Amino acid sequence: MSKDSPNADSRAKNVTTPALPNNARQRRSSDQVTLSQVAQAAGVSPITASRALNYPDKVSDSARRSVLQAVENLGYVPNLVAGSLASSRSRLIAVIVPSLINSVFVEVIKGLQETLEAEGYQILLGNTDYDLDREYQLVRTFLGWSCSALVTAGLRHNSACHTLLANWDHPIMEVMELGKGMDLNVGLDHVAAGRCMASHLIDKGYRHIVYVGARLAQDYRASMRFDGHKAVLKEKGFDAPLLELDTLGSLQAGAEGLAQVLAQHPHTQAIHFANDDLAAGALLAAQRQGLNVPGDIAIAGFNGLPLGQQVTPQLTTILSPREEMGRLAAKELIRRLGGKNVYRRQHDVGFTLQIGGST
Amino acid sequence: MSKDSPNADSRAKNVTTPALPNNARQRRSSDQVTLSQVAQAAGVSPITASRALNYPDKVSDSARRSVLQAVENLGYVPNLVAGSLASSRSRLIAVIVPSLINSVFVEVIKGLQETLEAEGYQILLGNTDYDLDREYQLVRTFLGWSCSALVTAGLRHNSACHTLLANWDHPIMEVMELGKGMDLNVGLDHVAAGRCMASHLIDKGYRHIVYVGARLAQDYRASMRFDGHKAVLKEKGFDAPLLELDTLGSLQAGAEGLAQVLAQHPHTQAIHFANDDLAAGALLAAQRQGLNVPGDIAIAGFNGLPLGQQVTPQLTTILSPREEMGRLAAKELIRRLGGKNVYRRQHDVGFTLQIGGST
DNA sequence: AAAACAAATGGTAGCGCTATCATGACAGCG
DNA sequence: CGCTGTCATGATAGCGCTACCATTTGTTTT
Repeated sequence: MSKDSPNADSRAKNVTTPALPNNARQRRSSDQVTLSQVAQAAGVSPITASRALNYPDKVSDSARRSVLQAVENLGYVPNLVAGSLASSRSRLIAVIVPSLINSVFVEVIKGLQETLEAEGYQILLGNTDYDLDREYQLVRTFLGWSCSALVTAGLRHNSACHTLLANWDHPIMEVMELGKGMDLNVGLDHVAAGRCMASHLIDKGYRHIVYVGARLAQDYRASMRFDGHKAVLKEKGFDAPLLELDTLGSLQAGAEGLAQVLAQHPHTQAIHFANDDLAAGALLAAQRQGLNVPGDIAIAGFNGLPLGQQVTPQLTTILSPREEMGRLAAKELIRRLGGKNVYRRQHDVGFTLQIGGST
Repeated sequence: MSKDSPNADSRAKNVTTPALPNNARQRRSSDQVTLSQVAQAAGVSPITASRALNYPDKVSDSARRSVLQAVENLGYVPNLVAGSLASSRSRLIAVIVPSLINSVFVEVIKGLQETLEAEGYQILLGNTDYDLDREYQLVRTFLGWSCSALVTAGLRHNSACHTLLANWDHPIMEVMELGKGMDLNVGLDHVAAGRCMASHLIDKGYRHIVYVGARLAQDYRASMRFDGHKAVLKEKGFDAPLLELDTLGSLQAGAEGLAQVLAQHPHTQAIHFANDDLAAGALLAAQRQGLNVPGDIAIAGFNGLPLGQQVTPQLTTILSPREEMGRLAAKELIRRLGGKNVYRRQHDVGFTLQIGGST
C-alpha cells in the first residue's frame, strides 16, 4: 500500500479533524450526572443551580423548586471534589489518633463524629500507631485534601509537622492533654490526675506504691501521670518505683504487671496502673489467684472504663470525660469554622476521682 | 474637580486596565505552593513534575531528583482535591459502620485501616447509628468524593441506597455478615453461629435456655443468630424464649438482662446472650449476687472480647475474627482496585466456639 | 542507511464546580 | 423622572492538577 493513497478510513479522519479547531477530546470517564445537566433540566443556568443547592435563600422559590426536582429526577450526586477545588472549602475534618485499639481514642472520635456529622462535616481518619513521623505524613496528606480543620491527639509533634501546621491557615485542635498548643486545645491535666490518684492512695494509708505503665515513651500521657504520681510520693518522702511493661495496655498485660510487681516488689501495698485495662486485668488476675483486693493488694486505674465499674470490688479510677472531650472539641471547632470569635483557646474538661472498693 | 480632568492616579488606571483583555481576577485564596512552581524551580514542565511524583519511573533520574528537591525546598504539599478531580481517582475509601460504641465495628475498622493506609488509601468514616436512611445520606456524600471504594457493614440497605450503589462503578465491600451482596462480601454466617452456640448449650444438658438481645431490629445480625438458635431448639423440641432489651448492648444492660430473665423465666438454666458485653455484664452481676455460674445459671456470649477471657469463670463465647475481617476486606479491595481478577466475591471468615467455664 | 520503535518530555484542554463581576428588573425616593 | 439600591440571574474564568496527544531524541531493527 502506497503512502500516497491512504485508505478511506484515514482519509475520513484527515477530512473531519480539521473541521474542529483542535481535536476535541473526551475526558469524562463516568456517565455521572453533572450540575449543568441538572440546570438544563431545571431551565436555569448552572450557577443558579449551584446556588439553589448551596445557598437556598439566594434564589427564588420557583428556581429552587425546579432545581430540586431536577436533582431528584436525574439522581444527581454533587461532585464534592470539584466543589472543593472551586471553593477551597471541603467540609472534611482530619482526625489523627495514635491508636484505634485503645478505646479511649475511639470514644473521643465518637464524640467528635456525632457532633461534626450533625453539622455536615465528614471525618478523614488517620492512625499514627504512636509514630510522630507517621503523623507528619498523615498531616501532609490531609492538608492536601484542603480539610476545614484538623484534630490531633496530643501536643507533641515532630518539627516538620510543627512547621507544616504552624503555616496552615485553618483551625487546629489538639485534644487529650491540656497545655499551650498550636491553636485550640481541649483536654485534661494528666500530671494533676496522677497527683490526684497518688494522693488518694496515700490518704488511704498505702506507703509501698508501684506505678505500672505500658510503653511510656509512646503513651507519654501515662508518663505525665506518673510524673504527678512521683511528685506526690516524693513530697511525702516515699519511694516511687515504676514498672514499665513492653506490651500495650490490655487485660492480659495487667495480669502480667501484677505478677511482675509481686515478684519484684513483694512489699507492695498498692498498684497505680496507667489505665483501667491494665488495672482490671490485674484485678481479675488477683481474684483468680485468690488474692484479696484491696486487703492483700490495692489496685487503681485511670479512665473510668465501664469494665472497671462492673468488677467486684469496683475499681478505683479517675474518670476522664472522653466523649465529652470529643464533643467539646467539635463544638469549639464548629464555632471557629463559623467565624465566631474564640474566647478561650484552652479548655480543661477535668476529671473525677472515682473511689471504688479496690483501694 | 471636573470629570474631564481625572487625576494622575485614575488616569494611570485607565491606561493600564485596557492593556489586559479582561479584568484579570485573582482567585487563589492561599499562598499555597503549586505544582507549577515546583516544576519551574526544577526546570521541567508541570506535567513532568506531576509524573515525577505519581509515576516515578516514567521520568529520568535527573528530572525526578530535581523535582523532589524542589518539593523539599518549597515545602510543596500536593493538592489532592485537584488531583482527584483531574484523574477521577481519589484514593479515599468510604467506610460506613452502624456504631462506634460497639467495639466490634471499631476492630473491623482497625483491620481495614492498617491494611489500607499501608497502601496509601485514606479512610472516610461514617456512622449511621443503625439508621438506613442515614446510611443513604452518607453514601451519597461519599460518592460525591469519588471514593475509590466503599465499605459498609451489612447487606441491608434501603432501596434508594441500593439503587445508588448498584449504578456505581467502583468496588463495594459489604462486611460482617455472609451472603449474596452487591459486589464483594467478607463476613461470617450468623445463623450458623447462633446454631453452633445453641447446640453447645443443648449438648451440655441445658433445656431451659433464654436468648437475650438488645435492639434486635437494629442489630439484625444478633437476630439472625437468634434465628439459628431458635431453629436448633425447635428441632430438639424445646421452647426458645427471647428477651429483648431496649438499651444497647453494654455490661450494664447485661446485668439488667439477667435480672429480667430470672424474674420472667425462673426455671432458666442457661442464657445465650447476643454478645459478650451483655454476657460479661450478666456474669459479673451474677457474681455480685452470689449466684454460681454455671451451677445456678449458665452464660454464653458472642464475639470473643478480651473481657470474656479474663473473667472467672471464663466466658463461653463464639470468637469472631473481627480485625481479620477488616484486613481481608481491605486486601480483597486492594486486589480489585489493582485491577486484579476477583475469583471469589464471597469470603467466609468463619468463627470458633470457645468453651469456657461459664456453661 | 532508512525505517520502526521506545523513552522522555511538553502543550493543551479539560475534570465539575463556584467566586467574581455584570446585567436586567423592579422598587423606593427626592 | 432619573437616580440609587436591592434582588435574582447569568457569563466568564478559573481552582490545581492530570489525561491525552504530539514532539523530540536516542536506540534498535531490517
